[in-house]
Amino acid sequence: MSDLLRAKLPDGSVKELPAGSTAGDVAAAIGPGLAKAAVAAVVDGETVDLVRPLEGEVELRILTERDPDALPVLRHSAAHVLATAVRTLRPGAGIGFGPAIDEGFYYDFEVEKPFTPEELERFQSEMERVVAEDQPFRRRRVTKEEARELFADDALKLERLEEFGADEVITVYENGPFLDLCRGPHVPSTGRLSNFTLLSTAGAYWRGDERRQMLQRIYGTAFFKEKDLQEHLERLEEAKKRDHRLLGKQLDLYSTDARVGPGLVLWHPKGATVRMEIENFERELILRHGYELVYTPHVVSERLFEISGHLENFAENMFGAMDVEGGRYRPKPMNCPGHIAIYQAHQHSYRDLPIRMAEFGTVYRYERSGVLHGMLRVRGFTQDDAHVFCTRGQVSDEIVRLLDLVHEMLTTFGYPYTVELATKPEKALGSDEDWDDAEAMLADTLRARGVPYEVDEGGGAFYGPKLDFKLIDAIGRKWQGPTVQLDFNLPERFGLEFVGEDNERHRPLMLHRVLVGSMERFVGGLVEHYAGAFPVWLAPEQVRVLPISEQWEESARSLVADLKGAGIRAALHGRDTLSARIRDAELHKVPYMAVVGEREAQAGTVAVRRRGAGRKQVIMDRPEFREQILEEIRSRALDPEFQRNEEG
RNA sequence: GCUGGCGUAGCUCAACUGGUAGAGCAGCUGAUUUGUAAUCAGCAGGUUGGGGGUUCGAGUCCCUUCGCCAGCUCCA
Repeated sequence: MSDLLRAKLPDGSVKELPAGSTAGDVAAAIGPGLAKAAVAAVVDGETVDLVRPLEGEVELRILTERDPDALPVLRHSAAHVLATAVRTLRPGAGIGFGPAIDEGFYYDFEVEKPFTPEELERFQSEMERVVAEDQPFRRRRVTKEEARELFADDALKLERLEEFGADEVITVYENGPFLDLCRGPHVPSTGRLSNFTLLSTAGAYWRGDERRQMLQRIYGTAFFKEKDLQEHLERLEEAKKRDHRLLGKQLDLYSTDARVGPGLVLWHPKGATVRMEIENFERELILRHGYELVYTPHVVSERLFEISGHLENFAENMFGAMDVEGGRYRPKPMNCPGHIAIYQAHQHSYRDLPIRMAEFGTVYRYERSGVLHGMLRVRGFTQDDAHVFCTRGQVSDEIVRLLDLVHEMLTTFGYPYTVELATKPEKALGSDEDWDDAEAMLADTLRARGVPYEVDEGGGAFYGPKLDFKLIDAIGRKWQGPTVQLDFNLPERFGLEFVGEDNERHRPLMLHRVLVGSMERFVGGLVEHYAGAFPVWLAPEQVRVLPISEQWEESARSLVADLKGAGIRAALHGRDTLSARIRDAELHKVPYMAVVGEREAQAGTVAVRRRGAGRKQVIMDRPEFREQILEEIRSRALDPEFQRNEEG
């Protein structure tokens, strides 16, 4: 044991202090400014408090407010302050866990009466009081025995405590009246918190287990800088304004109806137009990429799902069976068995492979009522589903083709994206070797292509590993995008075959892939991405023609006819004042307003006002206007703020 | 499914502790003929999500059921 602390800093220099010195001491030794700005430290890769005594040779980095790694420390401390406040105002409250999360923090409490929104405000005020007291966070190592005594009245903490191994370090943190079993680290004192807010309250199962009791969770968020907190709250506001349920109503795109059934979507004409354009685009795209289109029935004999294994692995998500002449039928939850049946309609030679079969297939899945959410989580949805039947040797090529396809598709909508490789889940079919093999195939192809990716452990489908593409929308949120799943299981279950070069029978592999995934979810996501302002090619109404007065309606009518004749979705809006009609068009987010008055009618021109551009208008010849819009549609141009990023 | 909250006109929302359901927008009709984000007037619109109960009286209180919302759990 050394009596010295040798701290190696990121710049390579070394600070020597007496053993037992803390990261805070190191910061002070470097400079008073840093000592003041320090929040926590990273010692040998582990984030620790400034007050933790250190010794020996360590690599040390001081975290300041500017460091992204410091934010979770602050938020975790905020969770403790919240618990401090709750314990003061609700003395008997049991405490569960209170971690920092991506967007903030939460703390779970066991209470007789759930929290009310008014109570949140009182907690917030009490937290402010705790912060004003500037209580230091004190860390203490304790034995299991000591901990048992300290938390004698905290059943939840005791339960957690018993999971500690004999030689694990157990620590508690104390600030003012509050003591928590906690690994830390924390900011030096509660006074470091200034910009925090409590956001919501909701039930949450203890330990995330729906068989256990439900606790009351309080969510909040915290930042070092007031500006960051304000921006975060503004982002939440912005997200609210973009909510696809709200915009879907305002723009008359889609709805659901309790009489039709929850989670079953009604596509109104305008929403259907958007969907149709997406489908047309995708159809064109995949035909170009070597796919063939198929159709399969919505209701299928249950026998098919016995073979596929869906009944065994997916039954809790399937609609119930219906009896038809003694046979049991099910609405299909997936399209793959149907496509396989098409594959098996005749024999295949290796020369036929790969076979790429695509369908906009509507599937029905039973989702528990509490999970339904607008268009994003529904019970009936249409997948742009495709299955590639190929040999093992062709997989790599097929993945490469898919990467290209996905790229073209996502950049068209103006989505940057990231890639994740999802590996074997707990509940899975097939041998470990097959899984390892398949995961390696996907990873190798990605690496060969130079596509960066992250690994999602255990996130695969039950029949094979998958590549998940995550879209990043206009306000930086991630969405589930295309997925590609490798499947060696269904070919086995169905006994798929092809005749090889050697005249022997071989088993093909299958790739399942979707691009938009669910049409419903994708359109819902697009609405939020574009904030309802669709690019011209997708806009349900592309041009609204506005005569200045009734006198020019005839001229306006001929413009509408001309545009419609060219396949442009144009509509005439007469009556009312021009201002009122402009306002209406803006509110409906029609991309072009075409004004026709005396000057335009006589010159054969049109005054073109672009959505969101205010009074800036351009006078154009009518054919020129028509051709410009046609070109915009043809190229599927995006509004400037969504310009395609060809780097992906 | 679970915890909590919410369901009033097509939409957004009012209606004190139980005492005659109301407004704006949208719609319809008429007037106005308008040059770039709301012209004026009139009319119509409701078994207050459904069912049951308490009460002289229920939008309001209770029970039940359906749906929606925030999360949890689960997922495209």
